[in-house]
Amino acid sequence: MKILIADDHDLLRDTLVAFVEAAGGIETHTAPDLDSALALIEREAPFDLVLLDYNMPGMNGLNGLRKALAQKGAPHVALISGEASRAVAEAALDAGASGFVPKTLPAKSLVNAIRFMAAGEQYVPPEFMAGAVEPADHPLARSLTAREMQVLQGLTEGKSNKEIARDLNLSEPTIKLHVRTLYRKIGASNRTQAALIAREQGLF
Amino acid sequence: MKILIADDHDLLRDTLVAFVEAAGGIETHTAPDLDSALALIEREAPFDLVLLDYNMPGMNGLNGLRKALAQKGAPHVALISGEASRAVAEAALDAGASGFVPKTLPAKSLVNAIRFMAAGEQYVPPEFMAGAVEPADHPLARSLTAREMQVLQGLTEGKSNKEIARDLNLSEPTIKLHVRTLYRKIGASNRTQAALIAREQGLF
DNA sequence: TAATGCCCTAGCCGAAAGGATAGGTTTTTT
DNA sequence: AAAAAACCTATCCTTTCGGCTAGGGCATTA
Repeated sequence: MKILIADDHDLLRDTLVAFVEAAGGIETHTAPDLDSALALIEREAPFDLVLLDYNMPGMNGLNGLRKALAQKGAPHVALISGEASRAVAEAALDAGASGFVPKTLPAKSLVNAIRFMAAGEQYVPPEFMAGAVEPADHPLARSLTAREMQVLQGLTEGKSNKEIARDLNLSEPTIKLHVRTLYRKIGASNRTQAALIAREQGLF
Repeated sequence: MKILIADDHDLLRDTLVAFVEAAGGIETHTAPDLDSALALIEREAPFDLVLLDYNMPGMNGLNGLRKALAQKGAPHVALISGEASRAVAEAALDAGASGFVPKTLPAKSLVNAIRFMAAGEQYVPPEFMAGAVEPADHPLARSLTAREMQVLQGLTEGKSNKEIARDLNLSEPTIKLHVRTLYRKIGASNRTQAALIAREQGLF
């Protein structure tokens, strides 16, 4: 089996190749950006699977994925990403990707996923899709009410209380109340800190 | 030699550990977030070197680095990051970090860097500091003056204008001026947005 | 030398934020 | 049925923010 791993992080690329090849039966090629990857696909086709980093020079969102899919010799293309959200994963699958691999996946699982995707299946880690649908996991989210979560989301978008009130069809004093109780729960003393804390916990 | 690698990306952690241990002579422990890392340092001290991912739950900019440095049993702490800028690297070294490792570093170089840092030296990839002298620094940092960058850092820590003024030994009206001009440059309309934009760009 | 850009100070103003308190409804739990 | 929790509205108050104008000092550059 022959695969291509494209990622601008040498560190991940080098170690990943070593790991995958140690698993046996997989021949790996690598590229540091999209253009190199496309050229390699052209030259060394066919590949059983192509893994593209979502945050890589040349990718430009899902455009890079579409370019790769349009090439001959790369029937199966999957995305790999450290940050991207579930929405991106779904859009990628809709665009024809063979899978979406978060970098929080254990290395052993990735090797299995590679074989799976090369066989023509679509792979997404179950917890990646399920976890986001049911937003009740986070250490912070647990202590916040649904309404407070909505308000917190407004804060992480840099909105004013008035804007949040309009979005949620509530009055501004009500928003202010939720904002204050929310501060106490998460340990913030102003809206900027609240936004940063929420963002850091991976919320929204 | 005993080291600790803390990164929330299992994929990198798993493969990196396999690679480093294959190099020989290095015993690796791992953690998926800052709290686990600190607990491990407490329990398994001493470590010859601790590697912390800059974008990891609990890090909160350089605060996580400072927490780790404050612990006994971790004399040498270095940052590892996929996105962060040169400004962050410099700030990290100023704060007492043993080094700054971008994820674009080849895996082989990292192994050498690990031995180097564990020996008490400070390591930063030469091309990281030299390559981008001043202008090619960051799309945002380019247009901001040094003073505005300091103020922006205060914003990303959720501080009030008064607090920033005290920290920088300036008057509050001056801070307010910098804040306003800074908003215009980066396209923010309030301090929360400014903080989020800065954080998104990998500053601080 | 003049011009420019950056930094600092300082006042003014209206708007927003943050805190406290009081009282209302609905839903869920006991 | 009673109690608790969550949600909503409201008013009062003080502080902070954000925008504005008008200066002066200081360095680099034209």
